[in-house]
Amino acid sequence: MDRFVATYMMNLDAKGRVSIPAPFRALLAREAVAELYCQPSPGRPALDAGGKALLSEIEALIERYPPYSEEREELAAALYGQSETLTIDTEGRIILTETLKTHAHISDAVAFVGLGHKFQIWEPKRFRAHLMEATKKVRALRATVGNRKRGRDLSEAGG
Amino acid sequence: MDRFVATYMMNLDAKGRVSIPAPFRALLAREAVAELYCQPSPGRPALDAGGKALLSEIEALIERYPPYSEEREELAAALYGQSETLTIDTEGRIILTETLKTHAHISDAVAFVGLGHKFQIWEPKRFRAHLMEATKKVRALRATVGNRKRGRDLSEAGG
DNA sequence: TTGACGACCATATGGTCCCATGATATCCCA
DNA sequence: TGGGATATCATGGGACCATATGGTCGTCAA
Repeated sequence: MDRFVATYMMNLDAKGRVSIPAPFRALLAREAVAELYCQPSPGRPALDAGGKALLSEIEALIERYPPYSEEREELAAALYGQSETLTIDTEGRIILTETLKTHAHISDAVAFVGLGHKFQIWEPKRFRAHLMEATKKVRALRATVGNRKRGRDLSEAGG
Repeated sequence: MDRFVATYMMNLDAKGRVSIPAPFRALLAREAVAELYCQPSPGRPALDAGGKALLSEIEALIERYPPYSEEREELAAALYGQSETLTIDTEGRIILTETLKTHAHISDAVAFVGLGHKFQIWEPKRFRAHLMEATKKVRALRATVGNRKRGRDLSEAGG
C-alpha cells in the first residue's frame, strides 16, 4: 500500500495520546519521518496530516509567490505557522496540541480518514455529517454528469 | 524537521529575556549559528528572524539591483541597516533591543511564528489579527485552486 | 561606583521513553 | 478444519529528562 486509505476510529487516552492507525504509520515510516506533519484544514473543522507529500504541497503553494511579498508571508504564516510537527512516540502515538484540537472540536475520540497522499483527522460526529454531505454531492454530481456533458462545478452540486 | 514550523507563545522575563522555542533552536544549531539574525519585518509590526537562510534571502533580494543603484542602497539600508544579531545565551534565550520591540509593539509576551526558512516574532494580539487575515486569503486561494483543478478531491467540494 | 549584560546555577512542569497488559488477528500444526 | 501458539496492535502508567523560566554572581564599561 502506498496511499492513505480507509477510515479508522481511535480514542485519546487520559494523557491525550492517540495511536496513529498502523497502516498509516507504516506509510509514514516508509517516508522515513519520525514526525507527523499536521495543520488545521482550511475551511473545515478537521486536521490535515501526513508526511513529506503534504509538506511539498504546501511548499509548492508558497513558492509561487516572490520572497518578502505580502502574499507569500501571509500564506506562510497561515500554512507553516499553524502547522505542527507532532512527534510520534515509540508506540506510534501522537499528542494533538490544544490549537489543533480546538479547530477540529476534538475531545476524546477521532476519525483518521485516508485521502491518498495525506489523511485527515476528524471529530467522529462531525465526520459522519461531513460524509453524508459529501455523499449527497457525489450523487448530485452523477446526476449532473448524466445530463450535461461535463460536471460543471462541484460546489454548485450540493448547495 | 528542517523548517521553522508552528507557532509558540513565549514570555519575556523581568530582565527582558525570551527563550527561543526548542525546535527553532535546534534548527539554528544545525546551521551552526550562535546568533540570531533579526530585523523589523518590512511593512508589518513584526520581526523577521532566522539564520543563514534568511541572510541568503536578503542577499538575493538586494542583488537583483545593480551595484550602487539608488534602489540597492536603500534596500540594503532598510534590510541590513536595521538588522541586529542577537546573541543566544547558554539557555537559548535572546534579548530584543528596544528598537526591535518598538517596531513590533512587544512588551512582555511574543509569538514565534515559523515561516519555513525563517520565523517571525509578533506581539500575540497583533499576530492573532494577522492570522485571521491570512486565513481568509488562504481560503480564497483554495477556492481558486479548486476551480482550476476541478473535482480533484470530492471531499473538498464544498470549500 | 553603578548599571547592564552574560555566564552559571536552580527548579517545576510537561513531554518522551520505556515497560506492561489485554485484545485481536494471523499462522501453524495436528 | 479447528484450536492453540504467536505476533501485532491499541492502550495504560511510571520514571526520567528536556525545557522554560527565575535568580545570583562576576565582569566590563560608562
